[in-house]
Amino acid sequence: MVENEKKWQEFWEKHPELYRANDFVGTDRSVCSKKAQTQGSVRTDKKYILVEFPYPSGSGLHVGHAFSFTGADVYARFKRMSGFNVMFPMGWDAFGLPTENYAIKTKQPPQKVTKDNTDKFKSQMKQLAFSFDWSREVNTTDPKYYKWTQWIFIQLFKAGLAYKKKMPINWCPSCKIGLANEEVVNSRCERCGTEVSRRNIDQWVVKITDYADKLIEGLDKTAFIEKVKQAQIKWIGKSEGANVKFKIVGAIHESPLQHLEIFTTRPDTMFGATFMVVAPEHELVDEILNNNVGAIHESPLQKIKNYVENVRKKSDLERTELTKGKTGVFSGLYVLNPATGKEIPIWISDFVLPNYGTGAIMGVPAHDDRDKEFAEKFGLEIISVYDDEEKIINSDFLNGMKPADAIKKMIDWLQEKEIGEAKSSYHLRDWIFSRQHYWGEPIPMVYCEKCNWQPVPETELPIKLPEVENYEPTDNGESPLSLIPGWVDTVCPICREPAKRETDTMPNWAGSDWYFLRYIDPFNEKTFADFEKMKYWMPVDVYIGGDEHNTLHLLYSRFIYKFLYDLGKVPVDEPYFKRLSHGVILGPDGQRMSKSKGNVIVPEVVAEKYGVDVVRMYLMFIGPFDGTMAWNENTLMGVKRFLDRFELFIKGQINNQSSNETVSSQNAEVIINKLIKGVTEDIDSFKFNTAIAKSMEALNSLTALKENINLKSIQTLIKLIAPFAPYTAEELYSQLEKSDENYGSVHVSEWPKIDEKYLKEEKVTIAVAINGKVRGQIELDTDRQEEKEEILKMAKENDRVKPWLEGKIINKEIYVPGKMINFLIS
RNA sequence: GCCGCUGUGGUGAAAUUGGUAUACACGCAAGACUUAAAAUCUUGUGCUCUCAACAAGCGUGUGGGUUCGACCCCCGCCAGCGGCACCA
Repeated sequence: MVENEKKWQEFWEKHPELYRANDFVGTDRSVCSKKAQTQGSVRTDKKYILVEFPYPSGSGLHVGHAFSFTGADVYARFKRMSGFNVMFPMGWDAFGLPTENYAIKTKQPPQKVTKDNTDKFKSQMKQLAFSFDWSREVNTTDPKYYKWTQWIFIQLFKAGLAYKKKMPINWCPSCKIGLANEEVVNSRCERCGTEVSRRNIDQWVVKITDYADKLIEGLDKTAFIEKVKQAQIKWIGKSEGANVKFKIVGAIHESPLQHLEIFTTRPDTMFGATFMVVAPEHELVDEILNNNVGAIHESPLQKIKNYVENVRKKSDLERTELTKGKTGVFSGLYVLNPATGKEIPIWISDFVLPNYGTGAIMGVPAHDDRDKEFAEKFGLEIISVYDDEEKIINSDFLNGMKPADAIKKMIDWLQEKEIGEAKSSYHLRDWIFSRQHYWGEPIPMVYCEKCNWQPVPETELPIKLPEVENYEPTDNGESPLSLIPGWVDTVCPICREPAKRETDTMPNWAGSDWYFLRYIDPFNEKTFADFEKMKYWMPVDVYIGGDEHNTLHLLYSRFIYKFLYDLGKVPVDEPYFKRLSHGVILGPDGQRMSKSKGNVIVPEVVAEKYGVDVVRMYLMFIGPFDGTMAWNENTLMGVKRFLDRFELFIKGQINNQSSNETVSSQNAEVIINKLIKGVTEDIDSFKFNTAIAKSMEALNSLTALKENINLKSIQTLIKLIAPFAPYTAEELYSQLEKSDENYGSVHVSEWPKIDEKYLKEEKVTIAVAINGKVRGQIELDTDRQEEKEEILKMAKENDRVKPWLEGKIINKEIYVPGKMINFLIS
């Protein structure tokens, strides 16, 4: 088997046109497949099938890769054989920390580590027979590639969507890197698990929040599976409500703060607002401490100072600890509740988040659990504004109304008085785009004392990473690039005076945001991809990936794509039509595979033992494509037996082909045509496990027939298995007469067509039930299934049914044509 | 707490989407071949009662409902998995 694998690998290597996608636009036709060149008219319907490109780690391809890539490959092979012009590309998301760390540890340049790793991945992928179009391979660390990643950043900057801001970032003390909110899990670094702390660092920030609504609305145009849509909507977290300004009582004229603005989703409860709370980071707190507001009723300045300092010392983890109970301090200030006309106190508490809404809330303790807890702890007034029937009370002009109406009415009232307006808030935060590391795309910006931040002229792109001796992260949190004077020092593109380069690099996501566009036109030097080619290929028809990317990569890349769309640079407004989640393969012990647990299965090793086709087919048979399944070697043996029997059967059939063409029996034709239908439908809907089950069933039936089948049937069986077992199929197919061009490869042969005449059942079996219990069955010719009276009569006389009807009265007779009969008796 | 998903034999899982539940595979049992084992092949395999049955009853987490008919639709509960979580 392994020898065969080698033979066919070399064969496929020699004929890369087999899996090549045709662009059908532009002038460069050299990449067309032989099929396209030799045939006058080929089908130009395209399928862009995309599977998330991997991060090429040092440990090589793991089972998860093998699983998801095999699923995508089966689908791609099937579509290709079905006559589609399939693009199924692969590339490398190769910037990132593990490579950098490994490079530091082994004292090699990350460029070399990346090269070694991608070489290894690529050869493993070839061994596993993935039918990628390697002529479109991309690598995010290739300067020719990241030139365009940098170009996109400059467009963001020019559009005002990228700005520099000193902001508290999540700082991982172990990785020495700033993290995006999305990279912080339970206040810990997603990568290393170290608890993150806060640091104030000048960062590039990208305004993804400007696209929040578009990112929600765009989902309607996609066919993403529901859980992905929900995850994105939830992550963006849009809440509709109102911003309301409360007048600060007795604020001095000079104070910049005359009002306290809050966000609420329930303006209808304003009559029940008995206090206000601001986050310790709120600007009001600074103003109070600087004595800039005035009219403070008491003067608890020291108390406030202590509280705020205390909160700052807390880690995120401590701060969000729900069980700790509410803490807070009175600010000494009051605001006027415009609804009630009453003065209510402003408190400072860390349960209010600084970066959501306005960082301040109105406290409605009667109808919000958190506000209630706070009010009870500090003895604040509690006023109900809803009765048990969800109708408003104690609220003047809102009394008696239902919530939805009251919200509308209140917003109108606020707008009329010019103290509030309808407003949406989002959980989504702007995207911190700076990383203080070496192994990433340099951010193509220059700082000039006179002209401020300026983008590098586009003609100077790419800004290449300098090759250096030392790229370890620095302890002060600055990028290692800052230590390279020759690289940092440059001139301002505007005034030509000395200036300094940005030394931060981009996050991982930057390169993977748009890679699917580069596959379309990987060698273009004038633009990231030719518009006409994109018009042909976009959107991606199916995008297969892991659930872990549903909110990070998927949202970022949709955002960048929508931004490019608004610039008129890409042809359609959503990048991915369909998004599918692949499942997870657990270790034999049912646990997630990890080196520490020692339950890691290496696909390469298993493939050497049983053959690649067995591994591929087993992975597809183990369960539904989106399921969570444990590795089980027993089931794998079952698949191996099947493939052995399949090979034996086909070889036997080939030997039995007489010089006169053998004719398949009716029975055999029925089995084979049913199989074509089943496998076609199942692969089309990613139900690989049942497609294989049907193949097993068909082989069992055919073997039991002990008959010879004709050449076409043999070909059909081989073709149907080809997407799952490419080596076995190619070998068996090669033993047949070579009937077409394309070097006789089964993988570009035509997918079998159904002969409908064999799918028509001649007989149908109709179950006969009495009071819903099946008691017998009758068989009749299919074309007679409409003869209701006749059939009911047959049913009543059926040997097994008759005894049940004796002496009973039939109250009702139900007949479902071709399916079943139900007699209701008493 | 919120969002999403799942619950079917000893096990992984099927079920044409409301029409004969348990396909396919594993495991197990018996048998064939073999000095023997492995491999391979054949047969059986949801549960209960039974010497046995092509006999009857029960059976898709659980309690109800709709329907001639429910793994499938509706309502309530229980358990598990994944994600989010002081988001006003």
